[in-house]
Amino acid sequence: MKIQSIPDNQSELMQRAESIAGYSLKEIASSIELPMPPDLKKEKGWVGKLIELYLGANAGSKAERDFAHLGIELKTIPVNRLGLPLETTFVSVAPLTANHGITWESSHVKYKLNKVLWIPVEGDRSLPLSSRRIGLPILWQPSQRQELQLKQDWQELMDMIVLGQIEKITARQGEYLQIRPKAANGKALTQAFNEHGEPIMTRPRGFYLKKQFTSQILSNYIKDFR
DNA sequence: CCCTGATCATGA
DNA sequence: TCATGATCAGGG
Repeated sequence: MKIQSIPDNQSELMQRAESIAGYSLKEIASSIELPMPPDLKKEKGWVGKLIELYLGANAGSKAERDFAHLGIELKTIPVNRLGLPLETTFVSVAPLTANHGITWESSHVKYKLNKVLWIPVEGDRSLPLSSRRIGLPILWQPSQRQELQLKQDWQELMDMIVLGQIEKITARQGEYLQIRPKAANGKALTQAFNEHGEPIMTRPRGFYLKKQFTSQILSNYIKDFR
């Protein structure tokens, strides 16, 4: 595949993102010669990789954001015909140990969500992957109200982890931010602590944004364009 | 295993 | 029908 250059600044990134709105995944994949799978069953992160490659995200940087020099995190989000999210959005791995002194302000969740470039992509499973189209990009920063909502959920969930109640956490908790398993399979285990402070092995977890939250983000911006 | 990118698919 | 819990691929 072809390698894209890294955008120098925010407006260059936005111009590049806006330039692919309306195009199909096949058209974009062809332009950079990225092989396209028949569907996403075996390559669930393919759309994210495609957009990442096309926009020139810093490949290989791990704990960093996609556009570290711009302080921007890239997220593709599958949407239905109304432009509303079809899936929750993974944010970051949930830390199950070494949480002494961790606050919302110093959390990975706040860091990652400080500034996000959302790329909506048609995701209805009845649409062939090749014909799904890319939507208008949304550069988002949490409002004070949104950040407070996230902070409250984060605090509630982190309190449970610190108290050794990881096994009691359910995806139903949290209004906008939830914790769910995040692993290669059910056999993957990582260390945590139980309520007696004893080490246990448990499924790795991740923080996800619930659809109700990302739906607000997407629809708020749709209004702005009208 | 940990983390990146996420969506799949089954039970309620 | 739909969200939760499970899972897929790849690099380090």
